[in-house]
Amino acid sequence: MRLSDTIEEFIKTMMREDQEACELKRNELAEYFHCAPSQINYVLSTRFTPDHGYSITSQRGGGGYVRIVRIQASRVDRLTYYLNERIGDSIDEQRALIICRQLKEKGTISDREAEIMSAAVSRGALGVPVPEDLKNVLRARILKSMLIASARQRPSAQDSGAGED
Amino acid sequence: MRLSDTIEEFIKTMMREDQEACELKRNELAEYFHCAPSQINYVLSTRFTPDHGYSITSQRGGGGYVRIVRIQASRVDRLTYYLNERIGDSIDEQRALIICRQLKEKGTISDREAEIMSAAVSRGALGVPVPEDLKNVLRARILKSMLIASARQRPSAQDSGAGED
DNA sequence: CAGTTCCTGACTTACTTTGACCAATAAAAG
DNA sequence: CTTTTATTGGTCAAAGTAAGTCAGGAACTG
Repeated sequence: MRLSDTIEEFIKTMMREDQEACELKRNELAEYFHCAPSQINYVLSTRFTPDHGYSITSQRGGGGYVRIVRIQASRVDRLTYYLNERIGDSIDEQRALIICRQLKEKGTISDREAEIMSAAVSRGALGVPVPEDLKNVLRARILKSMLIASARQRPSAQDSGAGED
Repeated sequence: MRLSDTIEEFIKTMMREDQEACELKRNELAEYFHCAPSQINYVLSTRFTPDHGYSITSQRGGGGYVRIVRIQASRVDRLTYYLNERIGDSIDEQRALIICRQLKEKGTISDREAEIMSAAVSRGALGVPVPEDLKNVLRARILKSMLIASARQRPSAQDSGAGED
């Protein structure tokens, strides 16, 4: 297993104990995992971004820290946010896939639905001779279209109902 | 016996042990068989396609892997039929929507999944300035990609541990 | 020997890990 | 109170790791 994944797991375990936020010392954590401190930043910037539903604040100097806060939002807010802010008129494959994964983790869509949506916007599906820019426009349209469709359909595969609107 | 056949056998033996999926390191396997890494891709792309009842996912970079997932035998024939006979390289909106509806009626996919798939191949989603022919090629690719993804997942017997966060 | 299938290598893309240098803050010194 | 100095964390680019693609030559089949 990759170090980054291990660290991600570790942090998520910390979050689980303290439901909405957790604080860590970058250098301590790096030492604990025998890695460069910047590795922690890598993990944070690839797995704990706002796109992933987290917000980071930090403080340097003596007694510094990194605080990770989980962002909570109602279903409606989330949909609006996804549609307008995160997807917009164009989106690349990577971002689109992150959105699918995140919706799954939130329980908004099921595992299967996440796989289906990911498949629809994947490189594989759009591997057709059109310029990359246009592909990204297509991705945005397809993804938004699917999200709206799924929102219209209400109850997904038993969806936990955790912290909803 | 050709090398490809040997590698195919080897992978199938791995699959036999772990019934539904197996993971391998492309480079390791290539070294084990004293061949070019791309040979592994050749084997995968000629013998582990959806038509053969398999679906592949992979990850590059450090700690990368190739995962081979077996598609349930009971679904392979139907999937092959849909992929090759019903969809092919190009399909218009109407036919695509009919397929989604039929899959739903047969219980192969859920109502929500049908709506999502329909949305992905609808006129609305693909309303972008490209010739109609190309749109139909795109529809075919997207729809097939989604079908393969849905076949890969464990039976609709709802999604296990979506409990996450 | 024509057509297909097999195999390879050069090139490309994607993801991870590290290290050198930078910036902010608090504590200590002047 | 101002100036160091020590203590953190941040950034970014380069190196490392691993898989994908594709064109073309080799080997096999009929």
